[in-house]
Amino acid sequence: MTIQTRRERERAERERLIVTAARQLAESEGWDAVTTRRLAAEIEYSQPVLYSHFKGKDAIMAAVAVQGCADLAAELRAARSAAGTAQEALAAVGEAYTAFGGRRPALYDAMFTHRVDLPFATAEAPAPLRAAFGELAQAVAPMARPGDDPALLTETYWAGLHGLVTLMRSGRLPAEAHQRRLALLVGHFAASGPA
Amino acid sequence: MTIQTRRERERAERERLIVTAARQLAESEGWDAVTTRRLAAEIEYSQPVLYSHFKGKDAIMAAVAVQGCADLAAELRAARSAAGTAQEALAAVGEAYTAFGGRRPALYDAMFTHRVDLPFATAEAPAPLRAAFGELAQAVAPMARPGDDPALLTETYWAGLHGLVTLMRSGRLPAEAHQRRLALLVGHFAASGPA
DNA sequence: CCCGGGATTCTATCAACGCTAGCCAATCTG
DNA sequence: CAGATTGGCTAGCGTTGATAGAATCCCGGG
Repeated sequence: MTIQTRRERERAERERLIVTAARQLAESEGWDAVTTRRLAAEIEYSQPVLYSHFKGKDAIMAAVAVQGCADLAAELRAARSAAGTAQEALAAVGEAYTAFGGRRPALYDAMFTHRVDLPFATAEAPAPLRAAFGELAQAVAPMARPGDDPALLTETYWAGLHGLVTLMRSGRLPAEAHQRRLALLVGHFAASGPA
Repeated sequence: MTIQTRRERERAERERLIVTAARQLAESEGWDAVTTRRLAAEIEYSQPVLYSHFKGKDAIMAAVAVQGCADLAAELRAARSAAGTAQEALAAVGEAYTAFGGRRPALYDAMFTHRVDLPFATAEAPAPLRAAFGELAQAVAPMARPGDDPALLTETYWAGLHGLVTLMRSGRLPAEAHQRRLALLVGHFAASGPA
């Protein structure tokens, strides 16, 4: 069996190589630069090898997206655990999320903009996706008012963050007022207790 | 001058024909079906005529987007003026906005998702864009708390709506809970006065 | 009435894209 | 050492957005 396992190991390693190369290329030059030919050249193989690992270019993007979700989850977790109060945690998570979107636009697009056939809101969603959402949820849950579904509230807050990121990135919202918009969003989602 | 004006009139008419054909094709079969060849066949001209009117495919999409903004502005206005209280107006505008995004996905993408070089947040933005934003602003402004910049608050609310539309449309959020998420968003942006 | 000149439209083509078919060689099996 | 099989590569298909240059039309002057 050792020979077969070696083959499988090499194959898995090459698959990681593909995803990593796609990710780096996308982050440095944008997804338009990630063509199958360019990617093949990058990994020093020919084009068709890509198709022995992935069904197509979209599947490669999906793999990159899953990796990106793991990164995002880690950053959200770091931001949340460094915060003190629940209100600060909500703000910190929002700040970390939008910063991630601004700092790694290509990764963000693969995760949340590009059409991709990953199961998202179901239990079969890849673990990193659920982890990232879970981080958001943990920050949002304390803000739920009686009768609010915490998951739905999280999704709604997420939508607000996502809207800020995408509208700003595509030039629909001026970037310089981002912090104030984020503060408004956080302010409206923070527990409404204090007058 | 009559002959030249006739030429210009015919030319302008053909330009409208291009935009209308692109819009109809996109709405019925999606933007992927809008290729320059297909579009040329639709207007019964050859491919290169398109490039004598627009710089490229993106410019055609931008023209469609401007048309779409006019439609959206009209729908938002209707929803707003049919509402009674300011809270109801905010909810009605949110409902109309997300319904527009769900009902005309191709149009919505051209307006707010696709990368396009239209000036958005500046004074030079095309009138329909400013009109659509103005409708939102009129619904949001009454909710501004002392010290809030109404324009920024509008942008933030817009981001929330945009996030809901895009995340749902791309499968990131389950569609069946849309109304409840929208209600949460509206609830958090409505004037926080009543306990 | 007819023909030259200028604008305009079409035919043909380009480079690049995602993806696939089929050959060829290196490797494992008996 | 011969035969079978796996796996990668060369080559190519069909489309895409965009362009260059030929051809055509149409108006105005002789």
